[in-house]
Parts: sequence; structure tokens; C-alpha cells
Amino acid sequence: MTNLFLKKLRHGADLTADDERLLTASVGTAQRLNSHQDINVEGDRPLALTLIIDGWACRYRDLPDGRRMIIALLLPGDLCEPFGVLPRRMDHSLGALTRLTYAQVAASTLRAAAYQSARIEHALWWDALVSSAMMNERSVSLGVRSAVERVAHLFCELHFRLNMIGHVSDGRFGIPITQTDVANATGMTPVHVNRSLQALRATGLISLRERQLVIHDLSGLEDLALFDPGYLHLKGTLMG
Amino acid sequence: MTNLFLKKLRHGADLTADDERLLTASVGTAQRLNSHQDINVEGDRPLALTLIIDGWACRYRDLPDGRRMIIALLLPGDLCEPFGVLPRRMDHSLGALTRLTYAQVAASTLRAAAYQSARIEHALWWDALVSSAMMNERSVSLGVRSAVERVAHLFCELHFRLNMIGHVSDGRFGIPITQTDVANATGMTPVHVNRSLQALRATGLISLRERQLVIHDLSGLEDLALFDPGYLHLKGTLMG
DNA sequence: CGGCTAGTTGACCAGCTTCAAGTATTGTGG
DNA sequence: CCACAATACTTGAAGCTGGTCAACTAGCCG
Repeated sequence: MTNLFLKKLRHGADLTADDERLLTASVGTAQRLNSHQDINVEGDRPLALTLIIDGWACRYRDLPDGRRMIIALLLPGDLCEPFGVLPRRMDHSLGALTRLTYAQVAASTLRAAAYQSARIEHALWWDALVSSAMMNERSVSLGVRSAVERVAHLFCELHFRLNMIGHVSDGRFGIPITQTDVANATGMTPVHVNRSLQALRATGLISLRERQLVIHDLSGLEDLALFDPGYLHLKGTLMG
Repeated sequence: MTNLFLKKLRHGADLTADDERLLTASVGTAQRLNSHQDINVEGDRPLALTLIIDGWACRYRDLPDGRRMIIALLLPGDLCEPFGVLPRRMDHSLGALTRLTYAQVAASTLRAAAYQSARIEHALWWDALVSSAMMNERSVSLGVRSAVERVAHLFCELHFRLNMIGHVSDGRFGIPITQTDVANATGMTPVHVNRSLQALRATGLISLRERQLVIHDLSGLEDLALFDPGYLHLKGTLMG
């Protein structure tokens, strides 16, 4: 269970049992947090990378006048930053959206693991590539997609990401965050998220009740969202 | 002149003459392109990383219905992707916005240089960190900043990035791209970019004529844009 | 000179925000 | 286990930001 991280990385490279032991040994002890608590805040000097073990978190930024943007949603198995490096000063914050279990990982330890095993190096770079591609696609959403498209796109992306770690069954998965969180992540107001959700439900492509999302027609939803899963590089599609 | 790349990397680490020779040797021969030509298009299997030598380029994505989003602006000295890895398939395109000189760099060569010199490794990771921070800040712009704020923020960022490579003198620098390009990069329409530019000029903080931008009051512009230069990690602010 | 691209302006419109109020749902202390 | 508060969700009405459409101007190059 600690290692949805491994489960995800297996999509990026064929890790051996040794590789997996090495990675497991790099991860610190689990820590817990309630929702709305922060792991790092802007301005901190972080001591290690953070690995999400259970629950959802986000990287976010607050502007001086109170506006908040969620830069990225972090799911179990996600590393909060690229593996190679720690900034001297956080330029954004890292906070829990739900009750959260996480662990710290030293960047130097991960780099050392990458030196030791080309497969680990490959897997970690694959993970960094996918994270960066998700940031790209988020810009596209925020820049040119409409409100309904953005929400639909988010659901498609969550479907694929959660599926990688076995958290989707039969097109159904939990979305344990509030509509206000979705609003902060999509650059919309909570009110308009609500209305967009209703519009999406009205298409018949999804159901959403009590924070359980059911995708009835994935390819229909993908079409609506202009979603192309290529950016998630799902088959260890990497070379150097 | 080839090496605005080095000039930029010096902001991330103290490179020795040997380091710089090694990096210079990694870079392929210069190639030229006219504006609106592409280096890679979505779906390509890229053979190497691309380094911008002269002129401006962008990473962009076209949606099936014709909408275009510029994901990132690339300036002289910029590497188009994180250094460690090449995707098997491009999930976005890379194109010239002006006449362009660029060169290819093998990802494996760069990784090898990083193995050989901790300073090079440090500098390359610093570069990757800054690129990723710029993507974060772009999401913030697109998500919560108004039109005028977005344009102002873009100008602030360009000021700092171009300043790193010595392309700013006295608050003045060239912006060799069209208002339509700015629109595609900020998620706005060309018409509204035009009006926002007029609004910005009316504040007296900037002048913009014949694609020469003059920032009369940088800190005033930063305040207007809610710009905090911290994310550019300007002083080799990195640890592992 | 003519054709193309870039920039500018005006009028109108739509998508999304804002504000406000009301209904569920969840959590908490007695 | 209930009462109550707090949080999350939903709905309506009005307004603003930015989009759309269309036309016109200015510069550039063959």
C-alpha cells in the first residue's frame, strides 16, 4: 500500500525487484495531516521531496489580494516536484485537500538511486516528463478550453491517472475534494463549476453523486473535452 | 554568441571553463528556420533536444477545431524540454515565431555531461526548475489574472529572462512577435490584447512602439501584474 | 501599384462572475 | 442521539470582462 508510487512508476519502466526495494528504502516514514493543512508554504526552505501516499493534495499559490490558484492536483503515488532537485525557497505552497498520508524523500537519495539503476533513472524521468506534460495540458485548458470542457478534461485526466494506480473500477472513482477546490484548479468560480457540472450531467456522459464520479461514455467525454491521452505517455514511451 | 545558453546557466551554478567547454561541445551545429516553420510537430518522434540560439520560438498545441495555445515562449539560450529525457512522441509542437537559429543537443550527451560535472548537473537542474516554475506561474496567470495583469506579467517575466542573457538595456527590449502570438500565449483574443496594451500604455508604466518595449517603472508594473520574481530563482538558489 | 499581414477601432453579444439567498449535508458538543 | 453550527451545494438575477464580427488603416514587399 505504501507503494502506489511503484505501481505508477511501473508504467514508465520495467523495474526489477531490486529496483523496487531501492526505491522503497528511499522513502521516509509516513506522516499524517488533516485537510487544509500545509506541508510546505511559499517561502519555506524545503528539506525533502514529498510523496503522497494516501489522500489528495495540491500545489497552489495565493496572490496578495486573496485569489488562489491550484497549480496541480496530487494523487496517491505522486511526487510533488521533479525528482532531481530542491529549490532553496518554495515558490508555491503544498497543501492537503483531504486527510492525507505522505512521506518525505531526499532528492539526493533519489538521484543516487537513479545513478545505481538505469531503469530507476528511466522511470523517474518518465514521471517528470508526464508531470510536465500535465502542466502543459493544464495551460491549454486554462487558455483555450471553455468551462465545461475544462471540467470534462479534468475528469478525463483524473480517470487515467487514478486508473494507473488502480483507483478506478468500471469507470467509477471518488473525487474527494470540494467544488470550490475544482474551481481553484480550473480557474473558475465555485458557482460556475456547479453549473458546468450540471451541464455535464445533462449530457448523460457522467454521473456525479456524493463525490463518486461515474463515466458512462469515456470516449464521448474525451471528445467533448478535446482530450488526447497521448500526453500521459502511458506505455513507458521514453527514450534518451 | 552561440552561448547565451552558458550565460543563462551561469545564473544557476558556477561553471568552470572545463564545464563550459564540455557543454559547448554537446551542442550540434546551428540550423536556420523562417518564422512560422516548425522544428517538431505533435506526433513526431524527436531525435534530440533543441536549443534556441537566436530568435524566439514557442511550444504550442493546436486543438482539432483550430484553437491554438502557445504553451511556452522560448528565448535565445533556452532548452525546449527538460534536459534528461526525450519523449517517444511529441505531445505538442515546437515552432519558430521569428527567424530562428537553433541547434540540436542529444539528451544522452547532456546527461553524460551532468554525470561528469556536479556543477553542470546543478546548472541543468536549476534550468529545469526555473522552466517548471514558469509553467506554474503561467497557470496562475491563466487561471486568476485579468487580461491586463496577464500581459503585464508576461512583460515582467520577459524582462527578467532577457536580462539574464543581456538582452535588456535600460528597461528596454525588443518583442519580435505579433500581438496574435501574445494572444495565443495569454489565452486572449488578438483584439483584446490590443486593447489591453493600450490600457497598459495609458498607465504610463510602459511604452511599446515598433515592437520595442520600454518599462518606465518596473516595480509599478510588477505590482500591477502581481509579479513576484522569486520563481525565477535568480541567484543559483538550489540545493539537493 | 496591389496584395498581404499587423495593428486598430466600434458595436454587439455571450460566458462567466458577482452577489445574495436558500437547501443539503456534515461535524460537534451537550 | 439530538440540536445547532459550519461547510458544501444549489439556484436566481444582474452585470462585467472579454469575445465576436466587421471594417478600416498602416506598413511591407514583390
